[in-house]
Amino acid sequence: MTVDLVIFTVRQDELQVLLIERGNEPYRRCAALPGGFVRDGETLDEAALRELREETALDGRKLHLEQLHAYSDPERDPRGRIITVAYLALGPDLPLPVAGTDAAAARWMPVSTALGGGMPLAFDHAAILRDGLERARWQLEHTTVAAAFCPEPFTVGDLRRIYEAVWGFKLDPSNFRRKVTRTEGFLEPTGERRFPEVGRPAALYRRGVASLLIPPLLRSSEFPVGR
Amino acid sequence: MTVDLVIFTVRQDELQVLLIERGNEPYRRCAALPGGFVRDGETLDEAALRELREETALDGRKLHLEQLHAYSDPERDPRGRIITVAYLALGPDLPLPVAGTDAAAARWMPVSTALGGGMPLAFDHAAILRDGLERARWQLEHTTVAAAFCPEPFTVGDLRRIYEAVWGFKLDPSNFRRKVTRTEGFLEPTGERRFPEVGRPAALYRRGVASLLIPPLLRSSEFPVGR
DNA sequence: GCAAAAGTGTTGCCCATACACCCATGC
DNA sequence: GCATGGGTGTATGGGCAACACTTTTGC
Repeated sequence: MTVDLVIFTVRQDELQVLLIERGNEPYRRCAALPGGFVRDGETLDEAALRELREETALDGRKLHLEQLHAYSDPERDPRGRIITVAYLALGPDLPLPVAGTDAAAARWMPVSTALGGGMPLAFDHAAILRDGLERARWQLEHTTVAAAFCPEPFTVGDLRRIYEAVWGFKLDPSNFRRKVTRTEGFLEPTGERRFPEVGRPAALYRRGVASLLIPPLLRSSEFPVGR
Repeated sequence: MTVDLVIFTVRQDELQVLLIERGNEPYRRCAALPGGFVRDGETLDEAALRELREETALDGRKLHLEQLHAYSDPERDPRGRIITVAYLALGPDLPLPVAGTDAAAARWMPVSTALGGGMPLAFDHAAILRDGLERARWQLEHTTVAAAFCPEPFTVGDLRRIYEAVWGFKLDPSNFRRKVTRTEGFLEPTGERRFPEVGRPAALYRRGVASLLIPPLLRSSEFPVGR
């Protein structure tokens, strides 16, 4: 019984996933999701938090963490029958992680690259990553977790760039602002402003108390990035 | 490692769940969700299908079956560390199930009764049932699984009564009809009609090929059952 | 005819989109 | 002034709730 982690962040306006290079067989030197065995007396949630800390030196209490799915194909691990429960973690642009015990190296990689096929992932981790991506996109529609990607305080523009990176297309800035500010409890104004290198300063916000978006922020009207 | 099944059906315009009376310790004579241990070489999906067949004599191929969540509290089972993966199954009003090996008896029970607290469920099955109910309600909004509750062929009124039973409130018949008939691929007309004991005959449909509802059939406008 | 359920038409409202436009800043 | 992103106003259109209305049956 193991847990595996799909850890997403947005860096340079791009959705990235944390991958390790495996130090042990099987799939030695192959890219993989961080993860490890569940210990006695641990819940799966606790195991996921521990792996997050051990393998990546990230503080799980500052991240959004949720269970994704259990993967159980008897052939999924050549060592034998290992069932894994995948977790989805979302966090702001984080310091470069340190390599853990089992990992020769850990690094951020654009999701598009990781799924591009140029460098296959160990085990069934490509399928897990795809499921995690779909779940993250869905979560942005229906919950306020997008704010978990933003270091506080943040601007409406910061939040919009999160949506654009995860969904993969541009949004109308004015309509986006209306939607997120209309939703009670999504954004909590700080009263401060941020002065960018160029352009008008933007109001700064913290995460509000709401966790569900009602109504949802639909991604139906997809217009391509280069509109 | 076990699987547990939340099996829903709609009988007498009411959402019901299949419960067994446990024949063995722990929680002997207590109501519980059907389930059992995963065998070597089995995926979790296969184990869920097998338990469905063994404990309830239902044919899983005719049901909607999906993974719900993994429950891992070390204290959840007094026998020791047992992690369970819960599955959600939805089916039309089914023949009364037969008791299986581990079950002294199996019976349908209204979900409201099972969660009412008058008769506590074994282990953490009440929490699993609540999660299953919430998932089923969500699925009706966003997918066409409601049709899985209807024996074919069925009428728009049959389908509406499914929604009313699962969501717990009445829907406007005319607007409901417009929504489900507008959604391409939800209903496939058979050309036949059903003549009820009273009232105008209704057109009969089969399940269409669509599985996602776009746009979703929102349950936002909840007006109480006794409007 | 009457009751009951199926099915259609219509109206008004809300809200999202699209886009024009103004604002505040650095250079 | 100009470029740049932040932020506001607004017209248009589509969808949905509400409900009046018609249709088709059994009795």
